[in-house]
Amino acid sequence: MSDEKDIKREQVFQYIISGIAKGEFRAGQSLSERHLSAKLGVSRTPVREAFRQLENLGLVRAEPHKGVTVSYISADQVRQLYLIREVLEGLGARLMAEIQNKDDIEKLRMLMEQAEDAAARDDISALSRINTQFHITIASASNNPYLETTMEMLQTHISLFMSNTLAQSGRPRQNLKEHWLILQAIESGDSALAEEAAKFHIRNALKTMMRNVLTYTNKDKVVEGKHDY
Amino acid sequence: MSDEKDIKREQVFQYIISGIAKGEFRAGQSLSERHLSAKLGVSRTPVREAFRQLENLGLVRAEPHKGVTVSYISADQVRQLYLIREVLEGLGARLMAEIQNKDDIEKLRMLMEQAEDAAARDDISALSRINTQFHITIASASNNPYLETTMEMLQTHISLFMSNTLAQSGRPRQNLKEHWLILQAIESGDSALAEEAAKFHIRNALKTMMRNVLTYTNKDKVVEGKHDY
DNA sequence: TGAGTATAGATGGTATACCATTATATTTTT
DNA sequence: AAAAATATAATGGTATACCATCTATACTCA
Repeated sequence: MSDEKDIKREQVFQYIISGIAKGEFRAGQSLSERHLSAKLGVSRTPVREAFRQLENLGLVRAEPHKGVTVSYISADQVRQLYLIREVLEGLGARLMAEIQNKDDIEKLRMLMEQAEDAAARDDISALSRINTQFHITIASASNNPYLETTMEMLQTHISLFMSNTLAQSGRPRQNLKEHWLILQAIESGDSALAEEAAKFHIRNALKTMMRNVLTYTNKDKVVEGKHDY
Repeated sequence: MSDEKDIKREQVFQYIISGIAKGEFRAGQSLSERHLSAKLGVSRTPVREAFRQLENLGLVRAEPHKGVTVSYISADQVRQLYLIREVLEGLGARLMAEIQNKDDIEKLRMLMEQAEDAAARDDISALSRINTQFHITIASASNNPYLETTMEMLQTHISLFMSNTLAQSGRPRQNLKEHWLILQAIESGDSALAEEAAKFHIRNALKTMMRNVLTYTNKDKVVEGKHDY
């Protein structure tokens, strides 16, 4: 088992990703190779390689001789991401309905039961985790690695910069309901309905997101000063 | 004007990309950092950074302490890429029909006229170029950078490993016809029709591709030996 | 005083050197 | 002769050193 986790480039990559997720690295902030490498106790080489990966994912912007800065995501960009997510989630659900893999369907159903449990306990954090798993399961069950990768990338963009949509009352219930509809359509083998249910779900998620996004869109508050690392 | 073209990492990246496109670097072949850096007269650092970019695009696979090998794409993978392309091209056409930007629509029309010209001259190479432009224009006109980027990536995967579908008689005519249908729908502002026309077009392109793909799918012939660079 | 300029420090880009791991060739052993 | 063990070479991973460019500060001069 050749675990790639002892590759430093990967460690640095994960560190920065989670730093962005936790809000330690804010949009617009620039990251210094030297300071990061010093802080993490590695050389600049793996840091630079991690930067290239982040750059390709669009999470940071790199200017020659100026370094990288954490990308800023606007409300409109979130909207655009969701437009893509809508058709891709639709495709995923459609494919899963066509494939009819019992194990995958079973997993979805299991997740839904866990979600109902969590909802009964008002365990928002668990709900959020299960929600993520639900979508990952569909992507994976589509048997299309490119779809999986692409959706992962979209999700990274969305989730790294936004607090989760589910983290507000009212939405969790509706969210569950929509998930059940998707699952039902998939189980029945109605691929067209599954696709539409998934698209409907994402459209609604976007609406909720947009209702919140203004709260978090504080472009003005972003400190443009260099190197807070 | 800070052109990024004097950054060596980018030069190396382009060199490898075009090498793969030209068939000089074949699927399964492994690439040596040292030999590439020697051949290009640069150090290993920019080569490694280029590798990371290629890795993120999925064009090469990297194994710790084993280096990178050019990814192999199978007929089935092409099919999966086209499934995604279908919904994304549909989304692009739909958005363009909604936006109704005169300049972009005009550009599409201009391209179609050029295409008719090229078709009359049986200029396959020009047709291929115009065809690419047609799709790029739609992606760009969608006003969704993520869509543009994602479709670019898919196209890279497809075009780098396959000879162009248009390069066979019969298809160019049908291709033109389908493009006209898309343009018509966009001009009329019928976004649903535009989406369907685009999806229909990609489905047909896939069919043609699949008819050819077996000819080029020679997994067995791939030399697995190391470092042909 | 303020605009322009020179200069010093910091930063990113690149090259080179060193180490760990892997692959290959050689030797040894049965 | 075949298989195992060992030595050697090649390769990728990382660290360090050097150079080019940028930024900011201080200084000059109108």
